Amino acid sequence: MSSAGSKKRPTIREVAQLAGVSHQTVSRYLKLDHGMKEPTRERIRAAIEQLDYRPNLVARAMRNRRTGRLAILLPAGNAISSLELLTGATTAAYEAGYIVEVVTLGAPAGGWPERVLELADSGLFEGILSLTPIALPDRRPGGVPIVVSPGYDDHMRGIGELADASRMAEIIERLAAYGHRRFLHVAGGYEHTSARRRRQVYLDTLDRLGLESHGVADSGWSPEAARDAVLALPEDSGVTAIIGANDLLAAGAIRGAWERGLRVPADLSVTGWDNNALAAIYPPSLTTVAVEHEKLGRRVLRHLLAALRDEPEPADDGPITHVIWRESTGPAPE
Amino acid sequence: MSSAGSKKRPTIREVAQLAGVSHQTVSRYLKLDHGMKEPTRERIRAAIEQLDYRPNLVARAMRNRRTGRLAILLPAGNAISSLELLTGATTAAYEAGYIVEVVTLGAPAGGWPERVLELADSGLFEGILSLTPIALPDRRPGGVPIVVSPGYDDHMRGIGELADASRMAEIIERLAAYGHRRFLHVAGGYEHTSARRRRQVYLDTLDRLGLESHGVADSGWSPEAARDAVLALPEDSGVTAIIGANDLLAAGAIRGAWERGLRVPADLSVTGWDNNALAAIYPPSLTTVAVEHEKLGRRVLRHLLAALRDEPEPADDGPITHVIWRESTGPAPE
DNA sequence: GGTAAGTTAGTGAACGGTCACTTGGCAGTC
DNA sequence: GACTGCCAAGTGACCGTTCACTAACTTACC
Repeated sequence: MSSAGSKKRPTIREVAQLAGVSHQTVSRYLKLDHGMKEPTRERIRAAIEQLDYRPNLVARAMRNRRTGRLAILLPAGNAISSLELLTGATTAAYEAGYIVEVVTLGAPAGGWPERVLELADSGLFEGILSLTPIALPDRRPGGVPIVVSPGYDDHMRGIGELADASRMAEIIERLAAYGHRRFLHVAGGYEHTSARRRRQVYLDTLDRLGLESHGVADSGWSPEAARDAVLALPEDSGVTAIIGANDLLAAGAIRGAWERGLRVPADLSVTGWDNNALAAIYPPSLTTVAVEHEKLGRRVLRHLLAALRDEPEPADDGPITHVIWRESTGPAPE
Repeated sequence: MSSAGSKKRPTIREVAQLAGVSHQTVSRYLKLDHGMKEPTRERIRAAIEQLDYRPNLVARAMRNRRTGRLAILLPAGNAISSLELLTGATTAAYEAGYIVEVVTLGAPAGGWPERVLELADSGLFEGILSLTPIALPDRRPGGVPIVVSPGYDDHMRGIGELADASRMAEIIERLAAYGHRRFLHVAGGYEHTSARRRRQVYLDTLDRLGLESHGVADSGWSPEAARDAVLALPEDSGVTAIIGANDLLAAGAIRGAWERGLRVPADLSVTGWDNNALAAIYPPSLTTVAVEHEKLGRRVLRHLLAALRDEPEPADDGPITHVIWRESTGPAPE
C-alpha cells in the first residue's frame, strides 16, 4: 500500500490567499491561536482544511533554528542490548517536547567523528546523543550539544551502571554464604568494558573473601565456548559455582554441565547477567542480574537535555540493576 | 562529556568571502568538485578548513526537496521483534544512498494517521515506511510516498512471511512422520495476526493429515500460561507433541513438562518459533522456526524505494524462514 | 470629540543554501 | 582581426517559514 502524488504541496501563502488574509496572519494562526478576530480565525481554519495544508518543517526549522528533534546515534548491527533503552530515551524526550530520531551510522568506525560533526552542524537536530564513544573536539562554535554516553563501550554492551559490576560482588558473597569456595568465571569478549570490569570484580571479590578461582575462561561471548569450558573442567577441579558474564554464556555452562551429567544447582550453581526472558522460565531458571534498560534510557537522555539547556548534570536516580535469585543457584554440594 | 558553543556557524557566503570568490562558486565546489581552476579550488578548500565550515542540511533540503532521508515508524514500546529488522532496512537504504531515521511515535494510536501525514508533508523525509498499519487517504497531492507494511499487524508481531505459518505445516508433518498422533497448540495472543494464522494452520494441518488435537491453549504470550497448560493435561491425554507459537511459550511448556517429570523429547516433543539464541543452547535445545529478520528489513525497504522511484513492486527474493530441528523433538514414545 | 493605548493585520527582510541565467576571458578558426 | 565556442566564475531570485516593524482600526477615557 502506498500513496503519493507529484503536485506541489500548498504553502502558507496559498492558504492566506484563499482565506483573504496575509501570510503572516496565517503564520500567527499556526503558532498561537490568539490575537485575531473570530471570523478571521475561522476563514483561515477553513482554508487550511480545504487545501489540506500542513506546515513545512524544513522551512520552519531553517528560520527558527528550532527543530524539536534530537538524534540518538547507534552503530550499525544489532549491537544495542535492548530496544527498551530506546523506548526510555524516546519517552523522556517526548515528555520534554522533543522528538527523537535514531540514526544508525554505517559500517566503518573510521569516519565516525566526521559524520557526527556533520550531523551536529546539519541543523537537523538540536542535540545529539551518541551511544558509542567518539573523540570530538572540545569546543565547536555554534554546534549543537553532543553527549557521548561515557559508560557505553565500543560495542555497546554496557552503559553507566549497566557496566557496573558491583552486582557481581553481591552474587559471589551470597554464593560464598551458600558454602561455595571454588569458582569459575566465564568472561565475555574483552573488547567490551563491561566484560573487563566484571572479570576484574570477580577476581577482586574472590581475593577479598579469601575464595579460590579455578580461573577465567575467555569465551568471546560464545555460548559454545562456555560449554567447552565446563566440559574441560578436570574431575577434581572442585569448582561448584560458575559465574557467567551474561545469560547466554550461563546457558552454555548449563549445557556443559548437562552433557557431563552434572545437576544444576545440586552439583553446580550457575549465574548469568541480563535477565533474559527465556532463561527465567527454562528449567532450571537462571539466577541473573536484571537491568532496567528503560530507566537507563531516560537517564541518558536527561543528560542530553541538561547539556542542551546548559543546566548542571542531573543527579543519578538510584540503582538500575538488581540480582534475581532463581533455581540455578543453591547450596554447595556435600 | 559534552561539547557545544553559542556563536553562529559559518555560512557559505563567509567561506566565499574568505576565499575571495562568490558564494555560488563555493556551492559548486561543494556539489561537484570540478569546473574550476586549481588555485580557486584550493583557496576554497583552505577557507572551509579554516572556518570549520559544514553545510546546513536544512537549508539545502529546503531548496532541493532532497533530504536523502527516509523514516521508519515504530510504535512505542519494545514491540518490534528484532533490531535486526532495522539493521536490514538501514543497510538497504544506505546502499541506495539514503539515511534512515527511526521515529517512534508516542503512545496513543488514535492520533497516528494525522501524525504520519504531518511527517510525510514535513519535508524532512523523502519516504516513510510504517511498520504499523494505519489507514491513510489514498492520494495526497505532493506528499512523499508512505509504505505501510501490510503484513505487520497491530502489535508488530509478524510481517509478511514472518507471519507465514506454512512452516507450521512442515513441523507437524515431520512430527507425524516421527509417529506423533495427538498434539497440543499453545497459541499466542490473538490480537496478533501471526498468532491467529499459526493457530489456523495448526488446525488445518492436523485435519488434513488425520491427526488429533487435544486442543488449543490460549496463552496471551504468557510463558506461565504455557506451563499451566501442560500441567493441566490429563494423565491419559495422549498428547506427545506441543507446538508453541513462539520460543518463550515453548520454554514455558518445557518447564511444565519438567515440573511433571516428563522428559523432553523422550516423553514429549516441543517446538517453538523465533530461533531465540538462548533456546538454541539451553538443554534440551529447542526445535524452532528461524526468521531472517535482516533480510526481511531489506525487503521491506526495497518496497519503499520502489514506491519512491515509481517503479513496480520488487519481486520477492525467496523464503525468509526455515525450520531448525534440535533436541526438543524426537520420535513419539512407545 | 480627540488622543492615548491596545488590538489586529500587513509588509518586507531574512534564514542558508541551490538554480537559472549572465558575464568575462581565452583559445581556435577562417 | 573578428567571430565562435567553451570554460570559469558571478548575480540575483527563490525555497516556505518566521521575525521585526509598521499601519490601521478599536476601545477607553477625559
